[in-house]
Amino acid sequence: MTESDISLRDRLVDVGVQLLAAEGLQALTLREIARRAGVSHGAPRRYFPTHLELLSAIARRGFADLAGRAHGALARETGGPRARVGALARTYLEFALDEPGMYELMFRHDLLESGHLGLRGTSLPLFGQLAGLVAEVRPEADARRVAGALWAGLHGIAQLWRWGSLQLAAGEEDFGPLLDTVLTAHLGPEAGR
Amino acid sequence: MTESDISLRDRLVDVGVQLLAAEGLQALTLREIARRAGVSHGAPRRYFPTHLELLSAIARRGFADLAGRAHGALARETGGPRARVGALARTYLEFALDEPGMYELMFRHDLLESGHLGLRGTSLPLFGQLAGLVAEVRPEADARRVAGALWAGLHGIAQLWRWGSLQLAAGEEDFGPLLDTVLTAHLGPEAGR
DNA sequence: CGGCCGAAGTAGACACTGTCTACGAGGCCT
DNA sequence: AGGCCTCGTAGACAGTGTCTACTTCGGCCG
Repeated sequence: MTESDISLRDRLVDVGVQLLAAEGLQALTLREIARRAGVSHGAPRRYFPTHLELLSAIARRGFADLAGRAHGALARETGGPRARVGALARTYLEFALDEPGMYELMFRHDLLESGHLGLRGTSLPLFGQLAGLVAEVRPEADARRVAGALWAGLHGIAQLWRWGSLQLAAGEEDFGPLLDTVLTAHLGPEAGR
Repeated sequence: MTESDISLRDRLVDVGVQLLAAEGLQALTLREIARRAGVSHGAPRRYFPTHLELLSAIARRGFADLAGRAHGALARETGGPRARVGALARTYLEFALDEPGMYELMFRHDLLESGHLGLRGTSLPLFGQLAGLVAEVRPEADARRVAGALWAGLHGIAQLWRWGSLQLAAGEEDFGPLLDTVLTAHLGPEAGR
C-alpha cells in the first residue's frame, strides 16, 4: 500500500495540511484528521500527545514552506539589496494570501506549543536575512529596528487585507501600492520600478 | 436587587467583558458567561441567538472603549497634526497591550458576526480621522494609502509585540522606538520629541 | 519452534461545548 | 378571572479533546 509506506505520524500531518488548505482552520479538528487518515480518533495520541502538538507539526510545515519560498525568491532576484527586500516582502504577502488557513494557524500562538517552534526555527533566520539586507540599504539606521518595523507592516497588511479592512478603509483594490508605500517609507524608493 | 435593575442582556455583556479581561478569550464560553450571570445556559439565547452574536456585543464594547480613548487622547493633545497622529497611535498600542483579550477578540473576525460591526461602527470613523490628520502632515501624498500603511504598522506591532516576536527578533525592550520608527518613516520626524 | 512482550491502534467513557426544543412560572391586558 | 406572552429553565443532541482499558500482531529470545 502506498499509504502505509509512510508512517502514520507523517500521514496525519499530510492530511492536516491538506485539510487546512481545503476547509480552513476551523475544520482542523483532531477527530476529523484521524477520520481522513483512516484511523480511530485515539490513534493520533500515540504520536501527538495533545491536539496542540499536532497543530504545531502542521504549522511547522507552513514555516518550512514560507522559508522555501523566501529562499527561492531571493535566488531569483538578482538585483541589489533594496530589490531583494522587495522580493522578500512580496513573497511574504503572497504566501499569506495564497495560504490563508496556514498563515492564520502559523500566527495563532494560542493553538501552537508555547515553544514558538516557528519563530526560532525558521522565522528568526529569515528575519536575520531581512535585517542584513536592510543594513545594506540603510547603513546609518538600526537595521534590526527597521526590519522589525517592516515586518510589522507586512504582517499588518496581510492580516487587515485578508479581512477586507484595508480595501474598505483605504479604498485599495490591490495590496501592491500599500506594500510599496511601506517599503518606500522605510527604505526609500526602489530603483527600477 | 441591583443586578436585576439592568436587563439580563446588558448583564451578560458586562459579565463577558469582565471575564474576558480576567481570564482571556478562551474562557469566554457561552455557558460560563451564563453561569457567572447566574442564569441557565439557555437563557442567553433569548437575546443572542448565537454565541457569535454575544461575542460581537462584547467586542462592540471594546470598539467603543477604543474610540473613547482615542477621542480623549485627541482632546488632550494640543499640538499639531503630526503630534496628534502620534497620540492616536500610542493610544492604539496602549489599548492593545492593556486589554489583550479584548484586542484579540476585536480582530478575531471568525468569532464575530460577518457584518463587521466594529469596522463600520467605530473603526471607519477613527480611520477617517487618522487619514485627515495624515493629509495635513503630508498634503502631497495619498492620505488614505499612507493611513492604511500606518494602521497596518500599528496592528502588526501590536500583534507581534504581544507574542514577544519583536522583542526576540528585533531585540527591543519597549515598543516605543518601533512605533517612532514607523511614524517617522511615514510622516517624517516629530517636532518636539 | 513456542511463548511472550511491547508497540500500534481500537473502542468506549468523561467532561465540556453550542444549539435546539419542550416546558413552566409570572405579570399584564382585556 | 382568564388567557396570553415574555422570560427563563431543563434536558437532549451532536460534536470536541483527553484519558484509559483492551485487542492485535509482529518480532525477539530462550
